[in-house]
Amino acid sequence: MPRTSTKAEAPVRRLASSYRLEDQVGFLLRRAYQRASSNLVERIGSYDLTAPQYATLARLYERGALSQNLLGRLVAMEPANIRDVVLRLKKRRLLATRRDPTDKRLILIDLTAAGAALVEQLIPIETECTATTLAPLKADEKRLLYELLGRLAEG
Amino acid sequence: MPRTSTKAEAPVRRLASSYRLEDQVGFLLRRAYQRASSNLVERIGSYDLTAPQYATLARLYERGALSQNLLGRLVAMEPANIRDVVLRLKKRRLLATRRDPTDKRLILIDLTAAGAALVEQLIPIETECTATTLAPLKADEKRLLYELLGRLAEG
DNA sequence: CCGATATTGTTATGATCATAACGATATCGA
DNA sequence: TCGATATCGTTATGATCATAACAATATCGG
Repeated sequence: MPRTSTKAEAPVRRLASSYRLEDQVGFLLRRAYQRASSNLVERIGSYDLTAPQYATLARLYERGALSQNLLGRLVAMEPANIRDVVLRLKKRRLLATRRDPTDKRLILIDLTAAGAALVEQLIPIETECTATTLAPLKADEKRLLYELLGRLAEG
Repeated sequence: MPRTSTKAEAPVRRLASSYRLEDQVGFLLRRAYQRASSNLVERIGSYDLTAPQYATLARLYERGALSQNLLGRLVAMEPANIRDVVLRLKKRRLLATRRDPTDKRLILIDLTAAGAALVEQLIPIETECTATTLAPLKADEKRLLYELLGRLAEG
């Protein structure tokens, strides 16, 4: 009982240069992220959290209160996007917002007690999830991957 | 003239375990993909194409006509998502669709002449873009990264 | 042959994601 | 001081992205 069929597959018709989509880093990175993200959702999905939402909560747990904008930068989200995530988490009372008294532009964001408790519950799960994602790699390969990805992200 | 401020940064307040978001592969992969994707959009954005759209066109160029579903698997997109991409590209006459005569469930998708011409124009740009993204890495590191990412994506 | 099962494509929902334009507030330099 | 510039948060738009439920069609096993 094959889950996927190759029925409609057709032979290559055009002058095939040596180009292959698999050789493009972007494509590989996208698929690897898909895998990692789905691994995480499998484990924390029962908490009704997505990967970006978890990252947001974890960052607040690490750093304490942050302005919405800085929080966004620290989780690699644009201002317009972190806003939506914050609104959803706020609606669930996992974080709270207040105005910065000295800079009226800023919205300070921090975890609620419930939010902090949730993060503490999720951290071991996430750590385990990372281990699962990295399972196909040996220890030294993991370290290497981290270093290479770090350099790519920095630019 | 600093482009980013750290004004609202606050000291860590909670019992900091040794947990760091940066140690989670998913987060690293997401940021690396963001970088790669933005590199691509910088270069092909003037053609009004996104990374997934380009991948779709490139895959059709490599393989010739494919069913919508198989095409989706080959570019790592869910049925509901590949559908939207196909519709947009079809609207722009970069690909065409027809019914499979032997299997009435299938929609066969193939590049138009314009679509194929566009891909041929874009392939060298994409190749160059990959080189840019990988610039921080040495040749042997690139090969290694490909192998590690490949193993992660496979699971 | 024919019913259980599988696959394909669609629809709907909700959550990212990036970009551009905008008003409000801060900051910097002349 | 005061105007140019920068930052912050918001709004709008359009494109992914994943999931679940569904009808139509194919395929498989008894």
